[in-house]
Amino acid sequence: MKNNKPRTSLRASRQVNEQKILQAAEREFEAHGYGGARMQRIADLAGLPKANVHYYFPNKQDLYIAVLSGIVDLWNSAFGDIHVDDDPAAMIESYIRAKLRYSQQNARAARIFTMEMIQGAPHLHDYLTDVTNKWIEQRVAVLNAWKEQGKVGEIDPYHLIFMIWSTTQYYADYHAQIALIFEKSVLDETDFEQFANSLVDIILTGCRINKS
Amino acid sequence: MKNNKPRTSLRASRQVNEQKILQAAEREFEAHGYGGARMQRIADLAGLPKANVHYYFPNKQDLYIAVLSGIVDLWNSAFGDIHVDDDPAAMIESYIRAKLRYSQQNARAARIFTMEMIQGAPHLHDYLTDVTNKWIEQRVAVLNAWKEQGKVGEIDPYHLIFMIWSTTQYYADYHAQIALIFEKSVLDETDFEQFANSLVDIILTGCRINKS
DNA sequence: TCAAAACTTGACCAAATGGTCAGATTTATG
DNA sequence: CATAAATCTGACCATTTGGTCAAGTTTTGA
Repeated sequence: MKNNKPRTSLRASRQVNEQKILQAAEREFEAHGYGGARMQRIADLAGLPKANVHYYFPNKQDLYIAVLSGIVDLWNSAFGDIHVDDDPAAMIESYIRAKLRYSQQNARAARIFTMEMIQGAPHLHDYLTDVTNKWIEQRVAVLNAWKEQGKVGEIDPYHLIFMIWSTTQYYADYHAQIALIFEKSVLDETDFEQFANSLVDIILTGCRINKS
Repeated sequence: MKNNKPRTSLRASRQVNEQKILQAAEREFEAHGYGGARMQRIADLAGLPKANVHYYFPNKQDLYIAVLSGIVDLWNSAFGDIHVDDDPAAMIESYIRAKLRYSQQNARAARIFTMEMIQGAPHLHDYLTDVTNKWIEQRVAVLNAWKEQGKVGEIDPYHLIFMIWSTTQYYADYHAQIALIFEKSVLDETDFEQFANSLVDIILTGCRINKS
């Protein structure tokens, strides 16, 4: 077929192929879920023989976990911390926008993550307890501090966070429905800009934030 | 159980078995998605031989569509209309509460619906265009009328609806994560009461509704 | 009472699926 | 250049899967 490539080092080839496979797998898992994904289709999508896929990822579960890990790592590194002395309005707004941008740019990953959660996170149950809990406790502490300082209204920090997660996630998960409603085949940057504006507006107002 | 059945009519038996199968299928599709669902497991869950399942539902796709139809029908019949002369605050509040209650009581259905949407609604694409669009246009019209009458603030009706859908759906889809965060194995009525209160508070405030 | 219709089910089956493997080829390295 | 290590791949396989079927049993309705 195409391999006129005398210059590829073994290591480079490994990295390229693993990447091809992971991308193909992401598409396949997104479209069919773990159980419905087919190794043969992943191989075809990646443009490699199935046996070659198994050379890099011994079995389906290993491949799926590799995809999930990538998603979770990306997620964990994507959003910065917040601190008590930050400006609430600015921080909440920037978090909403960052999270929504993430939902747009990593929509596939976001969707796979939701499917995994729906099924009770069978493949990352213990991993989540640790990371998510620490993440959320830190934000809740800051939000509570803001509340005590009268910088934000009497809102429940957990539910505020859930609200941000759910709304931003929604634009990735329900993209088919939303595109249908807006009579578009794809949602672009501009659409997401609109969504972000609406979300920021309603949520900031809803939190009764005293702008400093 | 109830069927000490020398007296079961054929029709009654049909209804009972179809129901058993549909319930089992709902669990199976929820836990494994369409592609990962196994007819044998559905049969076992329903307590029937697999061949008997195929007697009522000739193939997997028919069974899946039957489950989905049930979900969509339920969804369509679950929430009443709204009218221009209704009280905005009361209507939005009652819709949020109704939708959240639905997410709790029909959590399995809600999750299957999300999975179907994530995958681009391959099994109900045309069905959705019609029903959802009509549903949403009606609400958007009313919300816009309210806006013009100054009863609600300058919010985008579509995004308000998406916000309600996403947040209420979240408590069904991400139940595993939420239960983990709250260190509970199941979320009960009381939890949902709390969620509802928070949602209603933030959203009504966020919409700057002038209470009449 | 009895034949037709509806229902039940164990035994099967063809196709698909995840995964293996041995041998070939390519790349690295002393 | 030679040998080892890494990569590639067609052919293959055991198992699983959705689905069928023919032979039964039960219910219906006249």
